[in-house]
Amino acid sequence: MWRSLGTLRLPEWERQVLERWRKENTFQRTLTRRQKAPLFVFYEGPPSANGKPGIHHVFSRTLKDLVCRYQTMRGYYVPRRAGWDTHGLPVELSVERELGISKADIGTKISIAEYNQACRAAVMRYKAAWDELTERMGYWIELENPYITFEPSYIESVWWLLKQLYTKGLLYKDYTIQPYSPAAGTALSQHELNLPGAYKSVKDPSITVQFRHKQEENLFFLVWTTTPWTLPSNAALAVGAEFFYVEVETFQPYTKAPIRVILAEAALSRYFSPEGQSLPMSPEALDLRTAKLPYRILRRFKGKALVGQEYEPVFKYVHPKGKVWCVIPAEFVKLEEGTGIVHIAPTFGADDLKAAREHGISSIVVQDANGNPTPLVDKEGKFVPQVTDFAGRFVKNYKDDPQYRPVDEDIAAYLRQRGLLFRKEVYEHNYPHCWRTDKPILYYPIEAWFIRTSALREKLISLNRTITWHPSSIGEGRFGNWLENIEDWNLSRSRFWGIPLPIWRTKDRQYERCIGSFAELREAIEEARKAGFMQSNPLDAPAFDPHRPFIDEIILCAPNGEPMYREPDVIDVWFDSGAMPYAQWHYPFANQEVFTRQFPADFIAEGVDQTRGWFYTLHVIAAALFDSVAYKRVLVNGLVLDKDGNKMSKRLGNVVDPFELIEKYGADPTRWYLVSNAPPWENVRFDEQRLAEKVRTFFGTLHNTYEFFALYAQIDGYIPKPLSSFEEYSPIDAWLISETERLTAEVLEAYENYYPTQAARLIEDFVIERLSNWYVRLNRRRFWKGEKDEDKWRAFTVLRHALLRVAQLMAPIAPFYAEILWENLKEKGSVHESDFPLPDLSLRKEELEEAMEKTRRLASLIHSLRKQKGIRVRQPLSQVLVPASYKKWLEPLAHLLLSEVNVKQITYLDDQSEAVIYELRPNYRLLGPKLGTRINELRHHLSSLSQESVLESIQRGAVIWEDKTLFIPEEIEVRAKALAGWLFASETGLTVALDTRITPELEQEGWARELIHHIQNARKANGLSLTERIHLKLYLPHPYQEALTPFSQLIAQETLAEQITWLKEVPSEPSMEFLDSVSLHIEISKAYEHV
RNA sequence: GGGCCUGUAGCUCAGUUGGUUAGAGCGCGACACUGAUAAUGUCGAGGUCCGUGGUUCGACUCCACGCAGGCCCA
Repeated sequence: MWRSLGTLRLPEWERQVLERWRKENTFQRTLTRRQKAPLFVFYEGPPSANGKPGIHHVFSRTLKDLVCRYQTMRGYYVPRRAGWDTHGLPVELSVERELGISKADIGTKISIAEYNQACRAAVMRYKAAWDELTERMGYWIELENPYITFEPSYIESVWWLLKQLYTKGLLYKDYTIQPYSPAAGTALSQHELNLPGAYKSVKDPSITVQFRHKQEENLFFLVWTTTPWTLPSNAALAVGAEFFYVEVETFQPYTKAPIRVILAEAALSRYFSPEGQSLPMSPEALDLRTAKLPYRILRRFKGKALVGQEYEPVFKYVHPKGKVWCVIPAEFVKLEEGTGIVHIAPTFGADDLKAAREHGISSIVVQDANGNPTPLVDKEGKFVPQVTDFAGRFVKNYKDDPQYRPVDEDIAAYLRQRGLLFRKEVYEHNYPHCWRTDKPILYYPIEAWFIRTSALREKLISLNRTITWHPSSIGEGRFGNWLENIEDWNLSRSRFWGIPLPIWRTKDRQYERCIGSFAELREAIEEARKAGFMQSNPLDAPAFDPHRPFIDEIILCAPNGEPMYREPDVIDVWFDSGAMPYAQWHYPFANQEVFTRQFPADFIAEGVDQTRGWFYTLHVIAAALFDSVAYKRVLVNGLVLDKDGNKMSKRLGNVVDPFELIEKYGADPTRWYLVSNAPPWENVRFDEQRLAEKVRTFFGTLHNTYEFFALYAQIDGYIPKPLSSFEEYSPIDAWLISETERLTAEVLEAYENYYPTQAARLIEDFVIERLSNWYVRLNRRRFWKGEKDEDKWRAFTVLRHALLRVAQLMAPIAPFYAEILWENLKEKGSVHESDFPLPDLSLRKEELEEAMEKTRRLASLIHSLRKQKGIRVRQPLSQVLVPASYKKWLEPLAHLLLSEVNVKQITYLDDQSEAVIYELRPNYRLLGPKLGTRINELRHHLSSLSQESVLESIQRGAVIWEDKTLFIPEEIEVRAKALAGWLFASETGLTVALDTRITPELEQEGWARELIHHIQNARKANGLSLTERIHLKLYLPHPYQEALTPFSQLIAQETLAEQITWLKEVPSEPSMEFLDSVSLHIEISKAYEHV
């Protein structure tokens, strides 16, 4: 009935469990069983199947799985639907790499349709590997009917969401400054800027320019820039409001005219050497070669004094209508370089644009041919005609023109001529280059569609406060701060493989239409057909694909009869996944009730890198359109690093293959290791050695315990019984039962707090320390002794109960081995179908738990005493001595202690006994605040008391110290620290002595034990089974044989000997060593079986 | 540059509202046990608790400033 499974072979057993789950449809059954139960809503963050899954996926999926399994066991219905994220740059890049093309080739070498087809094919390339990992690691999620972000129904829902945003005025078009490659004619992503080699060291002219103060005669702001070509676009100057600035009297270095300039005090030494201050204030003293300018500081003031002052621009090609050419404060102004006054060109710098917008500064733009505003540099990288002096000149050498003259140099010369150049240098710095053309990028205004998230700030913040974050610091810190400083969400991507923006516009931008459903689009196309813009209606086709390029071919009709063309962008993929609560159900076009029931989620879990990703996009969409959170609780997990704390990367070759790992060690140890090692939100340093260790220490011990149970349960034909079958349990049984309940309570609490690490550690501690190392070890004899009495069955019952409980408690984290235990311990169904156990307080015996804890420590102390004296455990000793006060708790457990340490009796030393040396120590917690510094005097006083006065104080129940009465045991603690006259050991509050005198009787008994030990070894060596009975022939020399004869009955009983014959003569057979130097002869033969 | 996390034994980590001798496991060394035996126990070595300063009778713990590593964002 009970079977031994042999040594631990988890990978093999797990595959059997998977087979059983598959056959019995276990996952479905756990769902069906809870169908009517309260709902616990979980959202799966869709992974991209474009790459192979890694170990970090095992980590986050373990966390998701264990919470879902736990909640299911707790009685909730937890539907779990898988999903796939399919769009986005990584897919595009992998396709481009494979086809050997670049973005520029799309539309020429390859059509958009072909390109997108390739993306569609590539995106699910590793789906099989993902599905396999999902199943093999035991992640229970419904894979059959996943949501997929490229499906038309999904896209339609996204369109609907976008239209809602549009209608609410939250979707708008504007420009933003982005890295742009004029040579390639395309914007670059952050990712492309991070490609190796993108940043190159280049030498640019860096010039310091004088901006003439508008009101004050002959006063200039000194401004430093490394991009002279942006000077025509200058719209403002920025200063640090709290920095100190100085006004300095000096000479124009080139014209030698007397001038006054303003710059940051901290920048002074960069422009003026100290001697300049003592040079005579005359142009003759000026020496350009030594860079020594005579100067005098006229005044010193804070940057904020400059704010609002106006100046003359150095170029005046454009006369903007709005506010322009004045000083503004900005946070990003630094003193480490330049003059502390920063040139602001809102059309060519992201910071510049932001600062300009904050202070109502207009951008310097002109009208293009269509009458639309455009910056002073066109998309090819050359100045527009309005910049008369430099019209048509490329700002960098984008055309590889051998005759190219750097326009920056000409601008510098032009300024010098006009007496506005203060200094010119060469500046070497790292500047990003286009990875395709190797040309420097420009930061350039690019039109884009935005979601006005900044308008939602307050709502986002207040809703975030209702979300439970694990750890809370991410919700308050990383995520909370991000929301505080929220900027509008740039939704546009100038790419191909993504959800197309459903917005159509006329060429002149007069009319604009956002489409929110396929039906609406169909109708709009019908109108366009009437207007003659469309021949047919693509939505009538059976398999309408809303992707590019097909969507681009759709032309709609504006109210004025003009054609409308689709805005060519696709949307940020993060919107795709953030739309998942709605789009996975094709809401609102279908499944309205399902959506309503399953929104928002009770729980999500992903990596910390999703803070600004999925966590954010879910939050924004839900807040903007549903005035709700998208999730009530989120468990954040850290990264998986290699064992030295480095990020795993293919380049470093330190990537761990989860499949190999699971094949080698099993899914359970992998999951257990990841969960138990450190709290989820901390980075895990993945070390295979530790994982191997986890198999040995935890799973090995647990399995051995099971094997131990199975071995004897099988021999005795134990029939499972519930705990309640027995009226009473001995202290050791009651203790294990109580500890089992304690464990249950603590593990439950840990899971409830979403702290599975704690749960795993508690279970480990219980299994290793309490169950295996204490209960089983102390009770071994009960399991293998001959009689099948009630005591034995109680032991089986208690042990099985504890193992079953462990199976349930560990099931969320280690679903496979839990199932194996459950099955082999003969429980019905699957452990995952069982209800999570709740602690039964009536079974808790806290005093007993505490007493047992102390007893274990006493045993340890006694072992250490034996060790000190070199007395082996087989040698019985007569007594241990402890203070009488221990009797109360130790008495019921005395026999356990005695047999564990092989001692005959416990002697309780009376409190009055001279033997017990007590120590008095102040209760710091109580007395500390009362006595202050004087507590140290008290401490000295107490330790200097004679043993006599200590005993006196104990009897009195108080210590008199100076004029104070301090009560025992509240204010003064008493500890027995020594037992005079004995070999003793003590440790925080526990003390024990050992009588190490060995009488001849004890010695002989020791010999008997020694002999039994050798016979047992011989039995084993002879391959005898546990129950086989034997005949023994023994020979030992004088005086051992005589001394041991009286123990024959004991020896026979312990070794299952029917008969013992003591030989008179030394047998010829080989002997073995007994007690180091004595030879022993053992002869074993089988007796007739009569069990 | 900003935000968040982490820093305790060779390694992985605990360490309660601050309480005076800072713990565990692994690893290492020694010893023991022996019908759970590829298991188990005991002992030992191993610590500037990242640093500096502060608060306090008392700081691994609280505060400030740094240092180092990681992640995210500029």
